[in-house]
Amino acid sequence: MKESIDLTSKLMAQGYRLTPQRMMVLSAIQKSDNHISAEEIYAQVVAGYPCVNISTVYRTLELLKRLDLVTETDLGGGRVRYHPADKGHHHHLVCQECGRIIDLGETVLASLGNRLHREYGFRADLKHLAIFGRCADCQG
Amino acid sequence: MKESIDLTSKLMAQGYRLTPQRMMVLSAIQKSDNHISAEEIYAQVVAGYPCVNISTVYRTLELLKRLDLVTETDLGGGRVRYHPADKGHHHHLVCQECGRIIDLGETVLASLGNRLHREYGFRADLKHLAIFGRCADCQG
DNA sequence: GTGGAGTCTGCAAGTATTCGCAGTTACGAT
DNA sequence: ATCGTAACTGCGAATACTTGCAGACTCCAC
Ligand SMILES: [Mn+2]
Ligand SMILES: [Mn+2]
Ligand SMILES: [Zn+2]
Ligand SMILES: [Zn+2]
Repeated sequence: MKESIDLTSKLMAQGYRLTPQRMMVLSAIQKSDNHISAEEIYAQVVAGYPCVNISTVYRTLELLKRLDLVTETDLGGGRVRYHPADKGHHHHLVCQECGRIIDLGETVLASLGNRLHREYGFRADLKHLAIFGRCADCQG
Repeated sequence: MKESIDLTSKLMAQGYRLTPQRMMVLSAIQKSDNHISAEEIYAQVVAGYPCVNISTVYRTLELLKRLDLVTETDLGGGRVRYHPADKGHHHHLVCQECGRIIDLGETVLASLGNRLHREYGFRADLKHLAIFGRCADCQG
């Protein structure tokens, strides 16, 4: 239950409350190994607590993002996907032609992040990005 | 009218047709100096051709993107914005705290693009990106 | 000219996500 | 305990965009 203590303290520190809905949304994200969508989170939550509303799921996701507990990434499938922040940062190259997704380590964007900070004083959020383009097999 | 010839040839080359709707959408984007939204394009088009539908605007934008005549960028205002590709590539740093937008030259992402091509054979679409984070004044 | 085969469009319905509101709940202070 | 304030939630409506469909328009072959 380490992450539930983490959640509690992060919430309390800023005047937020720990509700069953919030616990269940975070736990659904933790449980899923891959990137999970809001609809999929909602389905899991509803299974154990039937009258939650999907707008509560979206509001909770917004909050968890702000607390840096989950990352949100648009991988191009028409719906955004979520990932627990403590399972490691990484990025993706998404081929717009064939849909292939190449995984990238966190470090690939590190030097860009450093440069943006050095030259512009800007702290870029480079925790979980998708970069679109064409993979090696799909160049025309 | 150089860009209209450009549009015609690019369309014809792939079996597409040149319609008044398509000309007007592209011209609305060319006319606007800043980044323009679909709704704003629609308003301009409707002024000269009242029965066009907004879904035609969206479909045309999809096409113009595929032809590399316009770029699409999510600058965080809840609606995506469009920019003519021939007015020069560039990028933006968007502060999630205060909304400030810092403009970036095309070159800032060039070495990342080269690296992705060298190491992964991936041709990243780095024509007009928004990178989110916190500006120098908003670090806490 | 006529007749397809596509291509394109308006319209209406659908999807993913957000927002306003009014009732409920949690927490701290008395 | 009880009261007040603020946070939180479900619900329904709104928003930005997408999609299916059926009619209209183009282009080309004959
Ligand atoms: Mn990922
Ligand atoms: Mn721009
Ligand atoms: Zn590919
Ligand atoms: Zn700022």
